[in-house]
Parts: sequence; structure tokens; C-alpha cells
Amino acid sequence: MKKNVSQRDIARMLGINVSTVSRALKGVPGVCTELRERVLALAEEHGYRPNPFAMSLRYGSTRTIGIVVPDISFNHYAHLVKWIEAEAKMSGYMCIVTDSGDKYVNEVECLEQLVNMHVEGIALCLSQETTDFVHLERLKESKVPVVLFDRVADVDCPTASFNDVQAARQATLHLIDGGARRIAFLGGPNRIKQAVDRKHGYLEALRERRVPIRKELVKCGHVSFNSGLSDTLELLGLPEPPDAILTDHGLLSIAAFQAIVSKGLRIPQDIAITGFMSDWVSGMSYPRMTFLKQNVRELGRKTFKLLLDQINGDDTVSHVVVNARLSVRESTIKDIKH
Amino acid sequence: MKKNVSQRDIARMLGINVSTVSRALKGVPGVCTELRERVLALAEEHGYRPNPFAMSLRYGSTRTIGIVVPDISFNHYAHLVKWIEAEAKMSGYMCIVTDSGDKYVNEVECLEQLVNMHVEGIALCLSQETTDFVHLERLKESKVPVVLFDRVADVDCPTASFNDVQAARQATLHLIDGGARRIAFLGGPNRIKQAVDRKHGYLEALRERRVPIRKELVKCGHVSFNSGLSDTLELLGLPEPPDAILTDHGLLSIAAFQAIVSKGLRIPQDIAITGFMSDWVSGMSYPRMTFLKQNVRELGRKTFKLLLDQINGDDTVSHVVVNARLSVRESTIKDIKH
DNA sequence: TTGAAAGCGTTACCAG
DNA sequence: CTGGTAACGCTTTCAA
Repeated sequence: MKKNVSQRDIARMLGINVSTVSRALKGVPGVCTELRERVLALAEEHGYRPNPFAMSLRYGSTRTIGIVVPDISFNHYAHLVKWIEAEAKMSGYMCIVTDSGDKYVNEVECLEQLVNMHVEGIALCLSQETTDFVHLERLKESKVPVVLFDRVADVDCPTASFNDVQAARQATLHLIDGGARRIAFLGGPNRIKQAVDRKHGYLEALRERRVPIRKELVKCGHVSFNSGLSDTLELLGLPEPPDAILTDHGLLSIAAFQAIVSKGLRIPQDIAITGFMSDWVSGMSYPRMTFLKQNVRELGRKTFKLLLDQINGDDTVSHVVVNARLSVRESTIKDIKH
Repeated sequence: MKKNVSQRDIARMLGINVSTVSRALKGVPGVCTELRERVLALAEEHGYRPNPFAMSLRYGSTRTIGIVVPDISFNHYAHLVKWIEAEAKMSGYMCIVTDSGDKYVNEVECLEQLVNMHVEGIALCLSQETTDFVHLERLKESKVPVVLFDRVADVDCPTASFNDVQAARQATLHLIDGGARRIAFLGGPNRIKQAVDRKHGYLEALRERRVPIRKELVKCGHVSFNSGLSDTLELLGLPEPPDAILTDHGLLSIAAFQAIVSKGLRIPQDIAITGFMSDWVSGMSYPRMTFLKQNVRELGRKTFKLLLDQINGDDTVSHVVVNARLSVRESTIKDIKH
């Protein structure tokens, strides 16, 4: 019944012109104080709110960005969303969050819809299926700035990601130095840069310490709980099973952990485990897992900053790297009492 | 450089009128096929996209809803967001997601901003601080439909929530029937209906089985990891410590679990534990926790449905309840081998 | 200091 | 079948 009141409405009530109301409301000079007061009072009384769509139409800017993540119900991505959103809010941007379900077709559709919404920019965390980037090309044609975060790719796009190679290397060195010799790597598919980088870090560390590389200990498959579970069970069933596992994703960490426990093996005495996962996952398990602590808040912040720069016309393609560092807990320390 | 192309642009290129272009694009009758084809071709070529802000202005509808959650990085809420969003997308709505940080002031601000964005409706999960509802009254004045979900309240607003009383009762009965006699309740503050309901269910079960109620075993405080941790440690330090714990929130479940483990107590031999938590949290722990499995997807779906009805002018205030049911795992079964 | 009018992109109505 | 115009809410330029 009581519709949103517009400037025109206020103007009519006061018997003046809209433009005067506009000026009064905006606080620009050029309207006598007495009249301004009356306008402001009436606006207040009727709960006047500027219509953002009229604004957008007028200025061609929507103060809105889009975020695409593979699975918002997964802790790591939810956290990233949280911090990107917090940062965006501080700059007066609202976020439209979409979930690709880790599927390429959905990712394409999400981007499509965000462009339709005329968001000013998009922060995208790639799905694990994404191998071609024509959809990003299309965005570039539409002049919508895009920043890749967390799961990035080698395309002509600004990115914010973790130091995957070095982090994985560090974790592997830690395992080796703790006495492990048969270290398994449980990772995502080779088409994902993130998975490949982490595997590289792992291999690098093995070479560095002259630990032989065993192909049968490297599992690169679909990132999901079930595949993590079956891959780990396969590893544990080998004639010479691994004495340590490094995982490349929180889901795989959980799956591997549960697979080990279900086999009645003890962590870390029988097998050590570490990898990329959230603080949360690491702390929930018993024993708590040594893990690569990612500064998710920092990544969120950097991602938005990058995006804002792009929105403001900066067209340098920079690649920001946020450090993940090893946080040692009990799942990799053999000489602990249990 | 290459701006978004508008109907007017296309009209100019073809030397015809905008209204004709509009009709052609909309597919309404009243434009000859030959001309329509040319318009469509040109639109396609230049990547024409309807401007949703012009639409919104025209129709006064934005096809957008707002979601407010206490903490999107927490699994339970992230899941709810995921499913509300999925459902919304199917009806052609986009979601603006905001995070109140579980604080009242932020909640107010989130609602304010969503109203400013002219969302057509808002799905709100209350912060644990929220005790007065003037902000909801204000929304009602603005004619923005609101649906409360998960954490609801006794206000004149449609709600979608779990069957908190019965679920808590069921879990408590399970503990009693498993031999527990000194059952602690670890819950949120008494100002939250959800916490109160769950406590009621707990008390009901005790009375039902004639188990004495012990005040010192009931802890109702702030919902956070740290307070859950210290409350549990206090409980464990009692002269007569509890032999089972029921928790009212996922955060508290994790905290209690870790507190117990840190004290070197065995679950379930020394103390049983169960409560409200996500599938995830239950499965991550070892032993896995018996838990109240909430059909989060169903709740998300129902929430959006309720909201959509409101948006479409239905003003009945209905209260939908989704069942949570006990899923028994190892943390409450004493006669299991470990 | 105030008013009038144009324009942002779209659709609907009324003429031709 | 097509063109012209008004309207949605707001800002800005120009004129008074």
C-alpha cells in the first residue's frame, strides 16, 4: 500500500521541482537552507531511500560484484567468500554469490547471469572441470573485469593464489625429515594448475632429499570425498604401503584421514598425514593434523583489492601470492605419546 | 571502449524506432519476420543484453532476494545458503548474501543495505544477540517480505525451522537409554528461541524417564568455540562430572569434543556426546559423533518457497518445521570395541 | 535560489 | 506493421 516514496513525490508534496529536491537531498549548494530542511524532514518522515536502479541507470555503475565458488558449503570457499564480502562491504560494494557446484557448465551459467546483472566485476574460483577459457574471453569482450582466486590458471587475468609449489615442498620436506620415505601424494586432476603446482612442490622436495619417486604413490584424480577415500584405500592396500600422505585439498584430507582410521592404522605411528586444509578440519581430527595453514582472510582481501583496481580502470595483470605456511600438529610427529 | 549496446543503438543502426526493436527482442507479435530477424541478428552480433536496472525501474521488481546469516564460514549456514540459492536460481532469482557476524548491530546494517538494494524479499537467520525486533518492524513498514529460518523467533513473521524440542528430546532419551544418568546440556543463551526449545526437549526427556535434573549440568552461554571449550572443561571438573553431553550447536559440539579429548577422557566409555551438528562435523571426529541430522537442503528449499509466496502477495504467516532425526554413530554406544 | 528539460534503457500505449 | 511518446527515479546542464 505505502509505496516507496520518490523525489518526485516529495517535490509534489512541497509544490516544488524534483531537481530542487535532488539538490537538497544530495547536499549540494544551491538551495536555501530553509527549503532544504523542509525537504530533508519530509524525506525522513516518509522513509525516502534512493533507488539504486535509477542510480545505476544514471551512472552506469551498480556497486555490485559477483563471486563464483565451486562449493560454498565447503569451509575453505565459504571462508573466502566471507572475507571478500567483508572487504567489498567496506568499499560500498554488495556481493552476489553464486555456486558452480564445481562443474564447468554451471560456471559458465553463473558468469552469464552475473554479467546479466551488470556486476562491475567478478571474482572467480575455477571449477575443477574447467580446462578451456572461452567463457573468460567472452567476459573480456563484455568489458567485465575478472579476478581469479585460489584456483587460478595461466590465462591473461589477474590472480590471487597461495604459494602452492613452495608450501607443498615445505610439507614434504617436513615429512621426509620426520623419517618418512614412502610419501604418497593425493591430489586433484592434472588439468588444474593448483594441483599440478602442489605436485611439483612435492616432487621437488623428494629430489632435493634424494628420496626415490614412486609413481604408484602419486594419485591425481577427481577432487571429491569418495575418490579420496578409494584412492587412499588403494594406497594402503599396496604391497609396500606409504608411510606418509600429503593431500592437496581439504576434502581429500578428510577422506584420507577417515580411510586410514577405518583400516585401524594409527596416526602418526603407522602413517603420517598432512596437507592443505582449513584450520577447522585440522583441529577437528584426532590426532590433530599438521597442515598448510592458508591465510584465507588475506587472500580474500587481496582478491577484492585486485578486482577493485580493475574496476577502477587499472589494466595491469598482476599475480598476487599469499603465503601458506606449515603448522605442525600431532599427525606427523612420530615420537609423541598417545 | 566497446560499451554495452542498447536497444536504442540497434534502432539507430537499422534506422528504425526503439519500440520496434523492443518488440522484436521480446518476441511479441506486431513486427514482420524479416525485420525481426535483422534485429535479432544485430543484437546477437553486438552481444546485446537487456539492462536489468532499466527493467527494475520499469517494473519495480528486481528479481533479487537477500540472505542474512550469522556466519557464512560456518558449515551449517553455508549449506543453508547453498540450498536457498539453488532454489532461488530455479525461480530466476539472484541472491545477495550478507554476513552479520552473529552481531545485532551488523544484522541491522545488513537488512538496511538489502532494503537499499531493493531486494524483493529477505531470508534472515537471526544473530545470537538479537532480542528486540524493531528492525523487523521497520522492514514490515517498508513492505519487504521477510522469512526467518533456522534461528527463528516468536514474531509475526513466517518461519522455517527444525523440530528443536522433539529432536533434543529424542537425543536425550537415546543417551538415557544408553545408560547415562548425569547428562549435561551445553547450549546457547536463553534469549534464543532455538536454544530454549532444545533445552526444553532435553528437560522433557529427563522428566519423562524420571532422571533427576541437575542445575549444575546445564550450561547456557554464548555460542562460540571458546565458551564451549571452557564450559565443557568446567563440567568435566565437577566433583561429579557428567557421563554424557548434549550440545545445541555445531560449534559447541566441536568445542566439547576437543575439551573431552584434551582431558584424556575416552568417548564413549568415559563420556558420551551427541548434539546438533552437521554431517561433516560428526563424520570428521573419531569416534564419529552420534548427531541430530538436520535436513538442511529441505530447510533451504522451504525457506525460499515461503519467501516466494510472500513476494507473490500471500500474507499468511505460516511456520514450517523440518524434521531433524537422530543418526546414531559411535560416540554414544558404550558397548563398542575400541 | 529555483525551474525546466534531457537523458540513462526499457516497455506500453496510442497513432498512423 | 511501425513510429512516437510517456513513464520508471534520479542527476545535470542551462535558463530564468
